[in-house]
Amino acid sequence: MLIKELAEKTGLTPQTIRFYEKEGFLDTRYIRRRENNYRDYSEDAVRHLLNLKAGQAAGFTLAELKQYREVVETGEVATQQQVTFLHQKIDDINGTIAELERIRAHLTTLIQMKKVGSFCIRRHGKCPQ
Amino acid sequence: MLIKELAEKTGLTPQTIRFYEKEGFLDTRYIRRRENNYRDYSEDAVRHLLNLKAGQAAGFTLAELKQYREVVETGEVATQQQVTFLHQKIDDINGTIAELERIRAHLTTLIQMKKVGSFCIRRHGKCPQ
DNA sequence: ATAAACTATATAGTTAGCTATAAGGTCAAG
DNA sequence: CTTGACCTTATAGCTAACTATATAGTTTAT
Repeated sequence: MLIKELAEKTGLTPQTIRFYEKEGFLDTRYIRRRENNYRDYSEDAVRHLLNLKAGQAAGFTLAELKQYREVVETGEVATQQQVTFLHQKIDDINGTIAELERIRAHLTTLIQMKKVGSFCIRRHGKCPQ
Repeated sequence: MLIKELAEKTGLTPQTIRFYEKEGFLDTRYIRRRENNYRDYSEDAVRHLLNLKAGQAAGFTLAELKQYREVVETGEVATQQQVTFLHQKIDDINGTIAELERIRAHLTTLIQMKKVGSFCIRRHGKCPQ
């Protein structure tokens, strides 16, 4: 598929996809060139870029995702260094989840308070928003 | 306390703390000036900056934390807009947690595979790392 | 055959969130 | 009374991750 189709399927812009390519996130499994030099993407490229997006949304930097990708795509954890990296990342993730749960609880409390505090029954006039 | 002490207690640098001040995160509850014009921070400033850090670690931008702070520090959710914002944030948080759990499971699988694959029993010589 | 809608490259600009540097003022210790 | 560790402001620079702009080639439809 051409770049625009991939862009639509992933919710990215063509520029961003080219940017990711320049940064080394798209190898021959995902991209080739047509005779006219247009980029031609495989179906797998969609899933791949969505994974990239998901990883980013989860707080990984592109640099981290690149390291992690080598592990994931080869399906192999080759070195002790990589195992250590994965353990670190799992710890980070646990910390972030805990933090998010704390904040979520806090936000929920705020909303609850608002709800309780905002009941307003009047015979005449209007309630404050 | 002076800026260096606050920096040590929060794990931030003095520059970063001044930067946060410039960005409007430190009002008179947290900072005053001494006669010599040195910044003088309250004890509450420590907790406040740690909250800021936690929020960032949880994926909020400084701009978001500023909005949110108005809500948190006054203890009031004043407008419907703010309630909507909080709901959005809770949804975001849920999405991020789900994503993180997915990734964590994936990383754990990778490590498991490595562990199983790496058992090595030898009478002579040493196992590969 | 020309306009619209794509494609390409190259390069420059933007935003967030710091981080470093310069040039100077304050203060406690020896 | 000076040295060294602080403090001040102002300004500039940095990295990540885009985002925009300029210039030009390709394809499709009318």
